[in-house]
Amino acid sequence: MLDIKFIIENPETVKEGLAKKGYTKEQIDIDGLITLHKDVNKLKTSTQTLAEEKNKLSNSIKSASNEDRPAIIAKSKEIGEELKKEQELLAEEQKKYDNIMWRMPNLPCPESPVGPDESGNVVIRRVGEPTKFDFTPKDHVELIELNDWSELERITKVSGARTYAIKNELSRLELAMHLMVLDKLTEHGFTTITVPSLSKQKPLYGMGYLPFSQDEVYYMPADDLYLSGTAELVLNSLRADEILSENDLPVLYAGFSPCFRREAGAAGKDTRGLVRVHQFLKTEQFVICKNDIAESEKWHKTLLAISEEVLQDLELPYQVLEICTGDMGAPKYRQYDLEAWTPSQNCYRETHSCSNITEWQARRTNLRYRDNKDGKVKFVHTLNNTGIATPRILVPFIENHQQSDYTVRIPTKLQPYMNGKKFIGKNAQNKEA
RNA sequence: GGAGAGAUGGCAGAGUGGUCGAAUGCGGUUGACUCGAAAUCAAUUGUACUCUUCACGGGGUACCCAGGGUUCGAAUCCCUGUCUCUCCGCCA
Repeated sequence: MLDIKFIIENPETVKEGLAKKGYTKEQIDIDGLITLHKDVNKLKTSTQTLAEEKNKLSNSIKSASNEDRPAIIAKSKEIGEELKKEQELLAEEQKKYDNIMWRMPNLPCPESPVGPDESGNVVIRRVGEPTKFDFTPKDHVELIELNDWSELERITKVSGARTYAIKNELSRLELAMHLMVLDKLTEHGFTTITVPSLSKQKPLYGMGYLPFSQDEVYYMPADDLYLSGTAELVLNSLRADEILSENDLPVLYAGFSPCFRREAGAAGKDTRGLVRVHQFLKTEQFVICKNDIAESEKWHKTLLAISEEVLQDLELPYQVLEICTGDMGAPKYRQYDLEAWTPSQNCYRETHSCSNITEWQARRTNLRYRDNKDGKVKFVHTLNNTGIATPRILVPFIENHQQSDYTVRIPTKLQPYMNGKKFIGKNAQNKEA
């Protein structure tokens, strides 16, 4: 959500930002919005004037004489009728106005590359070289089958397409990665927090999932609850409506939760294996900081650095992508993605997504803080980034670390979380000895 | 799932139809006292919107969980929802 005062004072900047994000004037009419806002304000003023008159009359009734009283009550009733009509009109216009405001995307960062879609994204650096093999590498599904690590086919009979069941050492690996990342985030000052995957509707608006990505989210009408696609959803609303002290900032959460996504727009994409599933586990980085673009940009870089560290600890070759204006979602001001090298697909595939939302979400959740310098109440900035998401990351992990005997090498940093094992797989026992 | 109780300012807690944005206490802020601190004393202490002012400021409207309703007038009465607590049942 944007500040209407900013829109009124900088209509051209706003129009330009919306155009960069690919919104047409037909989709969001800024001039119309400004006019509507003026109309709403006029109605507010007239409504308030009527309410004032009515309040004065009501207050005078108690002390009025018995003769005067009926006349005052009659007059008050009359104004009451008028007021009711005015209020209804106001509510109508206000609804139109709110509707536009809730559908207004965030403006992109001036430094973000401008482009229509993912083709406009810019690789800003590559770390590590694509893995070279002196044998013919297998893809992750083959390796999983050779090592008895999954029930990929059977589970779909039980739970449907795009679900996974992994077993033996691989299921431990999945949890080990989360523990490793949670430890890392704790070192960086984050509060670990496990959060529900269930959410009411309001937080979905707060985060921006609604009204923008309705098709992506599971809804359970029997209980009027939604299944969360990310811990960001819950963390973003956890402190909603609060006024924090600046001294409490930044708030750093490392949120762990099962995540659910319908993948409605992804029919036919990534149907093989563990890349795109309906339910997965994610450790999420979430930051609440003060309303200062330099400060939140600093945190944005820090979050990115932490997830790069994760990929480095996992010894995966990766690239950092700066996402262009047309490809970033509505809530975002600036976005980086991390993509890990995936040998079977001969390309980099997304593992992390790191976003600065500025105050756009805070306006929706009404999350504010009191500034120490000027004592004013301001909206916070929020940021989020993947800590680690499984099973997707297992794909590049298994494929990059595979050996000719189908075992998979465990990088040093991860070994403590895998009972010290250096390799996993059916043939690993021979090697350890 | 069954039975009951409740939701008031940062916190605790009064207030059951008429200047109630709301007593009191705690906390916070500022000042006095002090070398300093504590204690004490004094003052102050929500948010949003709107009108007005160059500005300091001033006026007004709304908000006592949320949404409806009754009434000239609602924190207070009625309905619905949400949440919390206690007991029973079930359960990891």
